[in-house]
Amino acid sequence: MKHLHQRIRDDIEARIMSGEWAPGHRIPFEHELMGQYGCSRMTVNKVLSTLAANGLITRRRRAGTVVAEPSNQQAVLQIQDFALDAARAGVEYRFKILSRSIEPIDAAAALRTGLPPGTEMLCLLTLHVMDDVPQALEQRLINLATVPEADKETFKDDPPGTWLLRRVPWTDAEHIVRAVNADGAMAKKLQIQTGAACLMLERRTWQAGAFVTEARITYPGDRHQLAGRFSPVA
Amino acid sequence: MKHLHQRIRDDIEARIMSGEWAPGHRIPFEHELMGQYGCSRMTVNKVLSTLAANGLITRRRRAGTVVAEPSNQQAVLQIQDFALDAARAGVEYRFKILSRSIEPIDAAAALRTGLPPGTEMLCLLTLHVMDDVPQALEQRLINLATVPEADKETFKDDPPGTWLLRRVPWTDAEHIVRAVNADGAMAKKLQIQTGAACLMLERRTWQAGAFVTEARITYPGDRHQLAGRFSPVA
DNA sequence: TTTGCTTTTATGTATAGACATAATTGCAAA
DNA sequence: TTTGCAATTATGTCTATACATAAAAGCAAA
Repeated sequence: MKHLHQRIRDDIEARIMSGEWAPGHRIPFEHELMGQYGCSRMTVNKVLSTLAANGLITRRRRAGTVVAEPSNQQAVLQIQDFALDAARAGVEYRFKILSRSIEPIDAAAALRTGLPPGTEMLCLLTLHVMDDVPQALEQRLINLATVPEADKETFKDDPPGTWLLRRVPWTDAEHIVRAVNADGAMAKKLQIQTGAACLMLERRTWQAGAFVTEARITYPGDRHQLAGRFSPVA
Repeated sequence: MKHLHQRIRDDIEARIMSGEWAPGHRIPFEHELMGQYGCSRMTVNKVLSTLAANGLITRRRRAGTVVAEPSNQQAVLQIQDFALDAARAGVEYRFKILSRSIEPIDAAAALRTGLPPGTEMLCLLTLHVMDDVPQALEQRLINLATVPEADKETFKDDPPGTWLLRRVPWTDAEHIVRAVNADGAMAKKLQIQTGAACLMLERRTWQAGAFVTEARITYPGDRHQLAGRFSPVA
């Protein structure tokens, strides 16, 4: 015997997901559901509030509750952690910092990050290698104003991404995924043909409005893909 | 003056996001928070339950509540709807069904979808065009067992994706994003160079375990990208 | 017809208490 | 030392009630 909360939730979800209650359909008032399930309004209210938070239904005072219109489609993709993936697959992983410098950002980067031009950033170029095969090239900028301790870090044990994730929390992230043809320099480092299609993932993070880091990770298209499973109902 | 619920939530979120309460940190007991904020346990409980549902904290009976470990990184990307986007941008959009047939699926597709080989599917090849420039090529399979009414649909007004989204709800989706070099046939249809990098989005949806549709949408890499913003705290 | 007020109503937030349940802790017996 | 039971405790679920609030609906005056 499940909990009542879950039963009510399952019932309503099933009706929405099956299409029995189409978008725009009026959901019974809290008082009606209260009667139907023989429970208090608080119980019904918590269920409906949860469904509303998940975007399945729309609630408005006095107007009532209706099934939400299907939202803009979205894809949820897992971003792999090389070290973790390699450990699971039982292959050897290593990374190599190809270059490191502190530079003021140019106009384009300033626009992307929202920082004033000239702000000093730690710039790193990292190559990720698994079983001696290059897997990805990572260009990273770290805002030294937000993460001053990055200046002294050698990134000997962990690559910049992992190091940052463990050390600096973030509140907002922006992702862009592109397909690009590898240029000569890139192709050489990744040991692929010039012009080969590559997946380029751009990720920027902020912490309470303060810019933290930008990563541009280029994956050879024949070796990598981004994938994810997704259910609208968490 | 905000509501107490929101104030408690903001307080806790701020402490987690700022790093003051690191992953693993013990969060005060409900009774303590009750005292701190001078409210009932239900109020505190609802806040903590919400944060737990959002994955920010982990709760276990008797053991207490702690800040959750940062989860696997994920990117949430918006999938554009051409018709909608075109309308907003004020450009002309049209689509063209290049081919249509009903075919039994091959072994590879059977593996991807989980259906028995030989299942009959409606196969559509659609070209999306904005201001006379091809924007994407869409190869779609629709499971006629799940969506029999697709057989009679002419897809005159809406492209298959939009038609399906409005008509058939789904409960699970799988996404794969790849970078590929355009082959000759594809390049000709999209009016790009053979070998040009393209973003290929593969999307499969199910409804309560029953396979609904598979779409493989190829976007020229120089014309499109997938983007998304994301906050861990909804 | 339009504007402005009042009433009604469905949801929003909150309380104080009750019992259920899972998991840890501590104690006692083998 | 180990095993097994009982007590403790923090969270999980639920009730019954109260008042707040936004928005629709109805009504009346301009």
